[in-house]
Amino acid sequence: MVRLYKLLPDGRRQIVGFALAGDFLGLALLDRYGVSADTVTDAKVCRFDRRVFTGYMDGRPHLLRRLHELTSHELSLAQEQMVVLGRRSAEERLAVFLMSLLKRFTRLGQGSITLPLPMSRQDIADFLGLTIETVSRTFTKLAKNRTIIVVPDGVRLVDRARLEALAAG
Amino acid sequence: MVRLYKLLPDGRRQIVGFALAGDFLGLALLDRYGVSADTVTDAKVCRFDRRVFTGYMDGRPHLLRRLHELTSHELSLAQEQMVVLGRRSAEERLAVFLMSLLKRFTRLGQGSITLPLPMSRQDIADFLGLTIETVSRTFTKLAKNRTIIVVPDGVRLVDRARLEALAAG
DNA sequence: CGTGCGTTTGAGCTAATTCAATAGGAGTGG
DNA sequence: CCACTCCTATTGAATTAGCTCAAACGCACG
Repeated sequence: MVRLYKLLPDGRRQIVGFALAGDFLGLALLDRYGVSADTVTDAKVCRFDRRVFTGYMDGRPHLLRRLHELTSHELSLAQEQMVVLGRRSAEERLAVFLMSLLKRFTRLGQGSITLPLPMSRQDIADFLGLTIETVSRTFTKLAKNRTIIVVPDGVRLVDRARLEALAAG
Repeated sequence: MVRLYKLLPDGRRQIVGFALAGDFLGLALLDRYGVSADTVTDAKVCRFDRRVFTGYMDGRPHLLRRLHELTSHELSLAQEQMVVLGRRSAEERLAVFLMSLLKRFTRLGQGSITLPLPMSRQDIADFLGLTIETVSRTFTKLAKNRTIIVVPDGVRLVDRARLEALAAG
């Protein structure tokens, strides 16, 4: 797993996404793409030289179309995250986060009772626009609810319906 | 000017962007693109049938490349806005908003002493993840600072350096 | 000259933050 | 195997930025 983030000069960090196996990073092909990345877990990364890559795509319009699809999808996710960051409560943010991670893992065939959370609380906080303490308290609250069970490096989604409802807003 | 937004079931709204003259809407070409739009000021809009448009692009890879560029740029803006929504104070949000609008108007050759703000305070609030009252108070604060002067339907950016500094974080 | 709507201002509240202390492992060395 | 350290996470207490509710303002329009 890879975290993608942007930093402000004073050190504030916003994680703009987590990349899982098979995800394409740096979709934009912009001259300067202002997002940093580092690994959360060990990861195999395949790097392309931009010139070579764009050269390769010339004459292969289907590839470019695919790249555009991926970028569009990413844009759509980013806009969804804008709603999360701009308009949702801490509890809702966490619910959205857990459900969307669950869906992504499930798509990768890694669906399981326990949702792995390899990233730190700080990472989650920086993704959701919260502090580490608020993330921790919100986990505790959901656990007291019997909505989730917090386990080492993950959570069990006990009451998925309740999480869905929270995530729906 | 057009506002682009997403709604939650309970009516909370997040404006994901404002489109100005020449901007391309619905870049994604996804089956369902979950963003609504309406006009802030009168606007001429050119609509393309998606089938026709994608058909037209086949065999014109430069067009697709251009579309991808635009989408990438939009993604980049969305990620920047995620930083704004996730990590910045009300004052910083407003500064970023004003400076980026200024730059866009300037690019369109509409640079002027007064920055027009045709959208309502509610629109600004829903774009910046704030309430209308906080937006209003922050305008007042910047005005007392002599950073801006609030005028009908706009602001004069008196101390642009200070705004830049705020926007830089 | 009202009436209506968007904006500003005021006062009090609260969700989330900040600051501080404690707890829980994982890894290390005796 | 235990003691110790380090680091992350949790919990607690106090603070605050921004929100909510409410009132006043100001202007366009009939």
